[in-house]
Amino acid sequence: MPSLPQRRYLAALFSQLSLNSVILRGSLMARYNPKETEIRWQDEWRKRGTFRVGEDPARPKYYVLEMFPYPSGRIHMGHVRNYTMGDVVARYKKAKGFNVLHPMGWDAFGLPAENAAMERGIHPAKWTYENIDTMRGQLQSMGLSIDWDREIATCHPEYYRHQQRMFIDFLKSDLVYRGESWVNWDPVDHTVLANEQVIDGRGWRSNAIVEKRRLSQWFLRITDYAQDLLEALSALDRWPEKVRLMQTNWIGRSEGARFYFKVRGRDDRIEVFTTRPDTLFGASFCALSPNHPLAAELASSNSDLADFIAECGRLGTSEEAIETAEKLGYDTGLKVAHPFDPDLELPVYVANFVLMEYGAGAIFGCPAHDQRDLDFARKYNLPVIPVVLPSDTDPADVEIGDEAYTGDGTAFNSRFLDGLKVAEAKAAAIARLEELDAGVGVTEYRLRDWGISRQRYWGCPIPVIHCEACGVVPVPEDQLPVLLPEDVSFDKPGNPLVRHPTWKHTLCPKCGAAAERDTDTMDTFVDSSWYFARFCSPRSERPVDEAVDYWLPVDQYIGGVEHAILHLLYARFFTRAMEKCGYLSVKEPFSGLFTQGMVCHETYRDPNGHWLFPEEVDKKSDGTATHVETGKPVSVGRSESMSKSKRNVVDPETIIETYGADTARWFMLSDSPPERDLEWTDAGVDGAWRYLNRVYRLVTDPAVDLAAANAPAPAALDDAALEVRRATHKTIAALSDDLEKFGFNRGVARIRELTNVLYDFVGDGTAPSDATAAGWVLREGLETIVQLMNPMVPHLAEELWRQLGQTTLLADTPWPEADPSLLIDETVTIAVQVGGKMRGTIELPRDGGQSEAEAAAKVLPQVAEAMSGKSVRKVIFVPNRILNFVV
RNA sequence: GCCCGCGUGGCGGAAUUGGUAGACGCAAGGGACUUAAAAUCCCUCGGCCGCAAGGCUGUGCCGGUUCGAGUCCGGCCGCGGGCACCA
Repeated sequence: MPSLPQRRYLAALFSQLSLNSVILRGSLMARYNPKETEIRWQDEWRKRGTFRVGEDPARPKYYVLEMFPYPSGRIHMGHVRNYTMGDVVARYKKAKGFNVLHPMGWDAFGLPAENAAMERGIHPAKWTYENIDTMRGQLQSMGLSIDWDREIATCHPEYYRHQQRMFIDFLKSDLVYRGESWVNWDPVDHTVLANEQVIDGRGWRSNAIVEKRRLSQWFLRITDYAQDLLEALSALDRWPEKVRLMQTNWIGRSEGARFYFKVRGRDDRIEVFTTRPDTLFGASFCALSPNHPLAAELASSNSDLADFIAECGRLGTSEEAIETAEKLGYDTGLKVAHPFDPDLELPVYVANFVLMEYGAGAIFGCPAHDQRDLDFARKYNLPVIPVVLPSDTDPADVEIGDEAYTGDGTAFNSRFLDGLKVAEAKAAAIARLEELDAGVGVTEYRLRDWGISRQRYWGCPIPVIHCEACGVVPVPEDQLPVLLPEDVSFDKPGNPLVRHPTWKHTLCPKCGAAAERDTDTMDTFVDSSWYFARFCSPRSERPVDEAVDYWLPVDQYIGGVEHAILHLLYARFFTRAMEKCGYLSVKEPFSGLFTQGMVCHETYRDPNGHWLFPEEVDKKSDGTATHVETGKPVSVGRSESMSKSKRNVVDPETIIETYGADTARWFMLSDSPPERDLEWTDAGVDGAWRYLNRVYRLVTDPAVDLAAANAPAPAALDDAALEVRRATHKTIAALSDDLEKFGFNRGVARIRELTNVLYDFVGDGTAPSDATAAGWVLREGLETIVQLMNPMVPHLAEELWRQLGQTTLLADTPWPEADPSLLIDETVTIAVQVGGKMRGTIELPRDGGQSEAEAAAKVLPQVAEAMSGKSVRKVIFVPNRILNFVV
């Protein structure tokens, strides 16, 4: 039994055969053969170097970039969607006269290669490069307008050697530092994860519950740029609002104060951070993070406290734990003095809800105006003192129950702050803290520095040497690159670089003594933080050269919203770091960003609950489904993002084999708006295929003889022909606008509409009154359709352009221009309302007056009837749009 | 919990940003061509009433602004996404 795609393929084959009989019957009608055509045009573009580009100061540049793929083995539908959209933009901009850079490369370092090595004994390099070869071939079969001469792979020494050089520059510019810190340790992958790579307490890749460990790490000072990264967001007006908001929240700026509590009976003080210094007179306790140094000190002589701290650590960071965790504290017995009045004393707790990583690792609690603090105070019977009075409330009526008051108001119970609004009180409290030398106003950020050390093999080696005498020594430039050793084994967990017999042993560049290389490699997010710059001069001896000044920034970046924070924020930071070191003269890498939706498909399960591939399922027209082999019923589940685990995947290669790349591309762009999820359906693909053939037939076998190619326009056109011309030019104008705005689905609909207009024009079997005019406008319409669809279905368009007798390459042909005089109709249809209700329409010359319109409208029977017996109070007239009699 | 976004036919979605709701397509039904099929072409297709002309109703629900609301405002309901003991 053939699978569904196989059957579809056989059906296609069968119709190819039946085309012979059509020819035998004498018809000229041939059938579009995408397989032969697509390869032919791809060869032609390649031979001519159509998409090879260089800097050309005479022309405006346009840099189109889709997020480069990880070479996992095969392309998936998400890639097809992503690269189709990018290709539409690239081809459109090229036709509009831009010098378009549209490159492709591979995000080629990373864990899956090492997993493959462990599971199947293939070397990561071999695995990766083989995958790249496969996927390059698949992408090329899509007919993308890519300059393949610029291809790069981040795992290639010719790429990562530049990254190492920049790392050393960053080190010299104090953009990198070595820090010892608590890290998220992934016990499955045996590696450290950045905070943002920990999702719900689990590793983003392994899904293992993350442990806390203390390690020496390399950090990039992204926090130095927190304010700049935040402020610059507002200028990124061609980014989705959603992404800018997510980055804003991620950076997490908050203004407040850092100040000190003096500890009774000790010399030291406890530093705390607050955003609400105005509520200081409502303080009823001080709380330390379980990881706070003072907590550790106290625990060393207090086993109960040590147990409590251990308990907090065991809680972990998993979502369930946090969700259900009660706010717990341990009273240390210490007391601190209130900064504004030493006579006021607060107890010091260690509390499970205080984070060491944020602020000062300690807080003061004001239960009346913070929900967490209130929960805590109720549990440990601490005082609740309201100090913010909501407006229009009597102080006597203020009562805090189970809900803290976090709104605006006026300070009270707060001595010198009384009567001030919250914002004023904050400023006054900070002023007093500074006056007393007890604290200072500060701005804190949620953003943490970026730890980039990874205990992995398949990544960019960190080019430093650890010498016992000299400490950390950068690898001298003439010794770069630090190459990955090829003879490594993956039979044990852990980093092969550590246990390699010779690789790490070297000599200190400073003192010449025996020393060891850093065995860590860089986070792969570093690789993807500058690849867009490397594409400008991919073979340069330097990381980047002058070409970046021509090409950067990327004018249109396209990718999945899942990279809204990590990749995009890192790349923005890295661009700034490169700018600081003199590599670039821009600070923002991507001036335009588009985030596309995912590709979804229905899910199928057999009676045992096992997931089934779409080709294993036979769908009936009534919506039910059965298993192809067993005939057993199959339950059809909701459409979800395509994933291997749920088996609801369709292989792009099968689709391209069966229907051709153009059909896949056309379907990708139809129906669903690009930012939304797309539902992949067999019927939809069939629809796309049918449409492309419809256009093919209209061009290759028109019912009216076409005018000669490039023939001048006839002196006069009859009404029908003129209407077709108008439709043609309106489509040009509208489609250009659609493409500028990523309205691909609207664009597809418009092209189809114009096709319908042309079919109606020639398809009714009656000979046109003026065959010359008809042949001319039909050619203009067809050429327009072919040109407009070129960015979307370039092979078919190129083929039909040739069949229309054109000798230029469509890929090199300028975008058609709409004639403005044809965009405006001579007559307009005006809606007529009576009392706001539609009663009919009238046809009037464009820009006609109100009196004519009223006269024409009153004649309409429905209008007359609706108005009978009523007096007109007012008439609303919007020229060319609407006429409304208010009765 | 907080912050965003979205609710339009059986389905995916249009609607020049306040001016004829349902473009374009998918699915479905009917018909033509054919020995038959495939392919293709034509017609119907939000709901209710009506033989028809036509009428009423309709963009998640309730209310408001307006001559006029899918579009603006307020309040609900539902779905999706992001963030989360961030002091």
